[in-house]
Amino acid sequence: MPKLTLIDGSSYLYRAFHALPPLSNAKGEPTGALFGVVNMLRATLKAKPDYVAFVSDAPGPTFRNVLYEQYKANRPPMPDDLRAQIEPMLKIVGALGFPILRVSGVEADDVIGTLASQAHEHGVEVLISTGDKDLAQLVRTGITLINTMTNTTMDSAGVMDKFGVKPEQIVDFLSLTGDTVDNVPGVSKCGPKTAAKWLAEYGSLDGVMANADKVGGKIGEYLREALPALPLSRQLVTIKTDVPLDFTVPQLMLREPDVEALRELYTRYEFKAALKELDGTTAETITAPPPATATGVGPAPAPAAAKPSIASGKGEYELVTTQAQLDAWLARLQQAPLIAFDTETTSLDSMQADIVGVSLCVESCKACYIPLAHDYPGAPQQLPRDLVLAALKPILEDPTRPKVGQHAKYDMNILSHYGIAVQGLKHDTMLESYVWNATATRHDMDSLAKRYLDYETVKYEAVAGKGAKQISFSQVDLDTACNYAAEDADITLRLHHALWPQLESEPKLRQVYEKIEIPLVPVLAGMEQRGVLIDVNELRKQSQHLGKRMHELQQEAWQSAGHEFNLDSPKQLQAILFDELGLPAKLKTPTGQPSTNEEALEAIAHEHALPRLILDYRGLAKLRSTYTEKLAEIVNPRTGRVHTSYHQGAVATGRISSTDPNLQNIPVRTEEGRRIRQAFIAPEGWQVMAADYSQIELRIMAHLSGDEGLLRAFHAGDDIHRATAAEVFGLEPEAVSSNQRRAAKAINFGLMYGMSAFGLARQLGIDRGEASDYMARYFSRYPGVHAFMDATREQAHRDGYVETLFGRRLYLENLSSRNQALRAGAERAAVNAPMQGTAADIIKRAMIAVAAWLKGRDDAHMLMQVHDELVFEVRADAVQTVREAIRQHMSGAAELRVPLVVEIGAGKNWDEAH
DNA sequence: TAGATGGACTA
DNA sequence: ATAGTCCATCTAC
Repeated sequence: MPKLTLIDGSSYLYRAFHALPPLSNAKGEPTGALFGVVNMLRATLKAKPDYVAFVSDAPGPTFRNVLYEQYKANRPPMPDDLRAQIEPMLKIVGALGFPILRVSGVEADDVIGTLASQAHEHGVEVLISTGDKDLAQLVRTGITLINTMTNTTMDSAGVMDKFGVKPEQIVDFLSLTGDTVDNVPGVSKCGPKTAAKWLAEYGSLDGVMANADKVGGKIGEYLREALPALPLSRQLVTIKTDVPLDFTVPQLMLREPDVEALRELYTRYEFKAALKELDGTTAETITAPPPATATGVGPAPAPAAAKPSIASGKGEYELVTTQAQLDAWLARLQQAPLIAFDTETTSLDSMQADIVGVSLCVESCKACYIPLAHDYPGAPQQLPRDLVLAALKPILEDPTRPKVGQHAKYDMNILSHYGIAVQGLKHDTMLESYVWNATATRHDMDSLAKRYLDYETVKYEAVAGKGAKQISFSQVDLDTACNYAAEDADITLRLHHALWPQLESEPKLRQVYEKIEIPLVPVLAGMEQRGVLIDVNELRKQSQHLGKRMHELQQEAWQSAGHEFNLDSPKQLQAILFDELGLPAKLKTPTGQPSTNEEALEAIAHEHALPRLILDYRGLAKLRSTYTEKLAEIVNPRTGRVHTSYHQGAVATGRISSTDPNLQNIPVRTEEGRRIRQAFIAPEGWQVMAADYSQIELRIMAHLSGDEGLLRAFHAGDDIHRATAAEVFGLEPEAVSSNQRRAAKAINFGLMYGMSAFGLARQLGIDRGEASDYMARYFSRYPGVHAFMDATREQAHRDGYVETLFGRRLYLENLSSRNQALRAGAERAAVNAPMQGTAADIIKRAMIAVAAWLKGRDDAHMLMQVHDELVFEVRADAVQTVREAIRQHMSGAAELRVPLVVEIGAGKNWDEAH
């Protein structure tokens, strides 16, 4: 089937202008937008369309301005720097051989709509290249949108995904939401979710308008206010498909490029990569100015004026593209006492990323970049990927060759996809910084370079753009890539030289770093790569069930409120509860609004039916949006499992966190929540095993405080909350009521959070005096705990930090703030930090020990860590053996004055394992 | 389209 | 009341 590509020139020019840094050439002429458009056109050519046209807005008013003089009246005038690029852009487009279409009286969109519909009728497949989502209304079978800057396409299903409505409903959708930038009136406060919801319910804009009086709430009023203007909005957003044109699709053929004109233009605007491509594709040798910079060995070339953000003179970076260069670097690596390495890839998600290049550094300021898979049009020849990786493999896998990385877990995951199991990771600068001071800075390379080297790194955004416009690193030209990537390896080594001498001189910190954090890196990498098996069908069933329940609750809530409203909007809810229904607002949000959170709704649940309905609805909505819907989407197609990312440098107390997905907040408290855990399963013939530390933080408090009463209770193996209640209320343990045990449990938790009488009172629903009384009784029975807390606060004030049992240092901010609330908060954090931090140290040590025991076994794998719990999958025949080994290694992870009790369960899913 | 807000889940 | 992550909505750029 023949193909027509229609390029929305105005959209690209505008987007490139905003997305790219304000580049300019040596003469000072702006080139940023041009650069973006040229790259996009080169990518378009690569796809070899049969027909193609570059459609651009013509100057002057259009029929929409006649319809509505306010149309686009809000738009600021085109910036001069952008206006100056239009003429050169048209010259380049013409020289490349694209037919240029500009039709006055209509917008580029209308010309595109008309041509797309003509081509469609004649059986021509249409690709519309644009960054403008309004064009989604043209999509149907055979008409697809493509965004060359993000390399994404959108067909009917894509439109449905993105907007929640069908392509033929997009016009209605846009009419409802309106567009403030273009001055298209819509329904006030109606966003994409609301518009999609209405259209799902009433089918079309006409349907919505006909049913306007059924829509309740403030938003219903807004809809009725907007009614008169909606037909106009629809006219404004509808793209014409019947513009009279004096040309037809078959005329839209690509012409031969005017190479001479292109060479002149590319030279003038300093488009190196494009220029190289030009010279590569023409046989003629014409005396042309040499490329702006040479590639290869030697000092980094002076930055081209078109890339002002590339720093120069700070390091010597070599682009390795020949075997001889590679051999020279391999020889250097053989000699090196420490090798800094880094990978460049196509994605931040290490499970989905492909390698694009490797950078190496063995001496400060001297680094190289070995590109392996840059595939932009005209990319120079690179060394074969497999050859380079095979050459590096023996070095990277040699445990006797020390290596340093920055966030090396990521690079280790990448390399493992190519059969390289990195060994000998001696240092990681992210972890050096984290152990040195977890809160002084973020631990990404840019922040570290700035803080510890006073060095401004090249930012990723500067080479690849940002947001929706970001390109893959494989699209970055080699010289730019080399400057960026080799710098990463260079700065890694320099950071290590700056941080290590400090860390080395602090024995306790050095121990935490060398015995805990560094050995944990390969353990976490292994867990991420293994992933966990998910029962997608089970989740799908639950999603449907939850959806049904939510719909029912929504109907009841609307009934109860007297009209329809968005149950997800705290704002609308607040208006209904406190203004319309006149219920008392018992709590305020930090901004002074009446709160509608769980506690506030619970407090008025006896006065009206609505609060309870909302609470139930929210519980289900959270489960559905965050878990049952999300987990199924995030299953890796290659492995069929879910792979989280663990972050070793994210939490101030030493814990690790988990994202994409966060597996550390899977529900457990409610029945519906536990059903989600039932979808975490083991393969046929395997079981899920979960091992929990019992009361680990309270045990740590007993150990750190040495309080005799607490130690005694743990040694006796008592129910600790009951024992606490017995002490506080002066009873025998058997005489403690469930309410008293509950109060004692709240006190125990409160202790770990740096309890205040205020907080305890809130938690227990008692007044502050009574709470103070409980606390006084607690501290008189457990004087060691009291002394420990005072000592901790004192140390925090004296040193500015507190320590864990293993010597991890936890700095506190705001301890001497003049703001009383901040200072009190910092003191609570100071009390909590040693306990939370020591627990984190202990489970990290346990993970290292368990992983060492599991190494080489094929009957059990560690999958997840949830702060005080480890989750495994274990082959059925090994359950007993593995259970005992895990118990032993977890219990033995620290020598405390109380036993470290571990509870272990196994079952066919995570829920059963508890 | 990014960031703030409010809410909800975990240990 | 300690430590996190993620979602939908709404606002401001």
